[in-house]
Amino acid sequence: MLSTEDIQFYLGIFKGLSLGDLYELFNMAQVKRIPAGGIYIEQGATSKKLGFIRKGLIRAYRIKDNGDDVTLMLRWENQFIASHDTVILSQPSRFTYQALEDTTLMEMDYGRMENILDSNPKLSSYRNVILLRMLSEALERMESFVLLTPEERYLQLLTEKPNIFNRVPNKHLATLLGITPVSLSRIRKRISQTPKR
Amino acid sequence: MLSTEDIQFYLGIFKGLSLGDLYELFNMAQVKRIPAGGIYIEQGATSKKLGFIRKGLIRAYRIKDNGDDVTLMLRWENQFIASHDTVILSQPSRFTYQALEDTTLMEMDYGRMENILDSNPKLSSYRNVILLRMLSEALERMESFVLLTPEERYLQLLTEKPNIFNRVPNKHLATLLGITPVSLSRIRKRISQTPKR
DNA sequence: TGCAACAGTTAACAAAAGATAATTAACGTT
DNA sequence: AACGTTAATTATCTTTTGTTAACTGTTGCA
Repeated sequence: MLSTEDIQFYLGIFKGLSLGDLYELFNMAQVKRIPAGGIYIEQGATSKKLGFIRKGLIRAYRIKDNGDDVTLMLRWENQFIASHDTVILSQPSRFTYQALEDTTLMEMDYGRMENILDSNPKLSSYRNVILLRMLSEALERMESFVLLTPEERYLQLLTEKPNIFNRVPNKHLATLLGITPVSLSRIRKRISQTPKR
Repeated sequence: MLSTEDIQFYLGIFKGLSLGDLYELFNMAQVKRIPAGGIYIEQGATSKKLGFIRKGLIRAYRIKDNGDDVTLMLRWENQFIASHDTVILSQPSRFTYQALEDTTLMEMDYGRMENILDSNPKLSSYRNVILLRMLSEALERMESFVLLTPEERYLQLLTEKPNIFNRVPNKHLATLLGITPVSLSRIRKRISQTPKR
């Protein structure tokens, strides 16, 4: 399931965990493959799944009343993914989680996981690190909506995560930025026309 | 420092904590008073303060390049407040934290606090609850920017936190919603003109 | 090869928001 | 009671975005 290179790699990712901790973590996980376009978590689902993406890319989206879908979040390699509705709020997921590429992930049951976390101080302090990182990301994204214009948000995304532009259609990036695909297209044109002074 | 009614009250707020836990928490705290308009944390500050607001209201803001200030967050009674730059990212605070009312808070040093948390499982699991709640709030706010129009965000704030409209000037609420005060004024007019059918 | 499906761009118009400035209103202070 | 300060509203104009629909380009598949 895990090659020796994998193990080296993940010891680097999960800083501070021992080999035993790592096994404990991955032992309660099952490998799951989702083809491009496939669904990982359905809207309305209630099971508390926690996934760790080994390869691929997943987007969370929601269909608005007027029919168009809005992307809320993107997750890719070596990131955890879960419906925060089910895991944090214990309510049916308001969003659908869809793979945009062929995706391989390690899936765990969050309920079972919590017990294991509570009995292993290193794992539970690692959970804290992850939580803080997620909180920090969410706050930063929040700030970008308050402090930046759509155009500035686009430029920020372009410089901070240039790689995702090769992996995700612009229309999804547009709604992620809080604007329509048409508007993103105009922003791109505007920028390309402005000589770089 | 804490009256018996206070103790009853806080045992309710900090669910799951014993009287001893509560004392341990409040014992490392100092009471701090900030007059309306006063500053709690300066922009650029690096000390890892964690405050628990007993009375009053604090806003985090930032002055943009063009000179106007933007409110990022509001916190009031029985909420924790901290600069996430200093506490999570160990970097100078990009924001200023200002009391909008005469405010009383319990101030703790986060570094010292972490040690105590680590040695008390109930406190540390309580920290987790708080972190999850904060993460959930941040995600929900993020979602509101992606899924709702400014007008819908205003109405959401109005129904979910009606009380803050009596405590915070509209201009701060406007920037909190990601719009200008002028625009908020227009939204309010638009709504008042629409018959409530 | 041809065609269906879909992403991206462009166009045209309506609606909303930003910027700036003037006006009104509320409040506290002298 | 008059004044100064500040928040909120209103007006005017510019810019941007939303909406809808047409058009272009690419890709994969029959």
